[in-house]
Amino acid sequence: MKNYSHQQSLGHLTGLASRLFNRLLTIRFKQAGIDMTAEQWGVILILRNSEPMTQSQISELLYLEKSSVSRSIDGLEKRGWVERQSSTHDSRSKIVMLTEKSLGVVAECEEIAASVLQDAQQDIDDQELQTSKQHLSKVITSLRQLNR
Amino acid sequence: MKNYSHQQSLGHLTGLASRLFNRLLTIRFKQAGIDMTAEQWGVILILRNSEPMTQSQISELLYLEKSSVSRSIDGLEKRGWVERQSSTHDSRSKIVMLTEKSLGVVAECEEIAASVLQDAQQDIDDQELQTSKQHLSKVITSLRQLNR
DNA sequence: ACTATATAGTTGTGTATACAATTATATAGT
DNA sequence: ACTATATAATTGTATACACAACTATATAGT
Repeated sequence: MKNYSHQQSLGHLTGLASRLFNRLLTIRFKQAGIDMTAEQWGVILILRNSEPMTQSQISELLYLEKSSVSRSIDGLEKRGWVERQSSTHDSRSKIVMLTEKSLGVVAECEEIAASVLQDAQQDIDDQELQTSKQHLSKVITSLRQLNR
Repeated sequence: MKNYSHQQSLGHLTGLASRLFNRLLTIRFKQAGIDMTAEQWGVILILRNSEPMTQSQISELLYLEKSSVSRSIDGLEKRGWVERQSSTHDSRSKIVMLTEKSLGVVAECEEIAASVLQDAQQDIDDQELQTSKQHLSKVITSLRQLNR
């Protein structure tokens, strides 16, 4: 019987790691009484680190389809984490901005997210981790090219 | 304005890489006239490298919920890639096995999957790639512990 | 100004996934 | 043997994502 080489493939490893990261983060948010998913947190964080922006801009930053962003914002709005506002410059665009409610929890969310990363990366040398992340970035760059 | 540190986090990198891997693989299968998704390929491959097995066993190997496997097998069965057979030893279990149809394409699928990996990893030194994969495995091990 | 094209967002549909509840069957404790 | 518990799979419900089709609005070319 062959070894399950697929289990060692980068495609499989990234997929599994990603699922586990998202699951743990979502669970810890829930434990803290914060009804927010890992993916939603990704949106919140770019808004927090920047200014309110349009859904298209979010699409580009997270490399998501505009339809995916649209539904993601639906969920965030439903939970009261963001608001949509029509742009005055371009009435097609909608500006997404954080609410008071989300501004009140971002700091705590950042701590939780940091704890997940730290727990996950605990056994890896810091310098080597940087290298591995650079490799992943290279892979992402290649795949983005290939996907065009 | 802060740098988008989230964009550099391992959680984000693995998620993006995983999506891109799956998308490219699914596209290449389609281009080859093979109606199979990247995720379905994961199931096919473990069956090909082993023997027919129950859904529970597939669950364990891919670290997926049994319900996810159940629906995944639905899709594979609908496309004619696998068959379910009731186990004679335990009538609760269902044995999943490859069909003639899928046996006829696995070799081609393996080539396609290998091409995706090669294209994605082209810019990375082989030795360093192994190290990075080991790091990802360590992260997965930690996350699996934490998710319990 | 008019028309063609491009862009922003939404909606329909399908796959992938998780979690909870349910059904059916097997096993363990007595 | 009987009951309690564990296990295998399915189904309901929800989020995440992609692709295609669509609507509305903006922009470019003439």
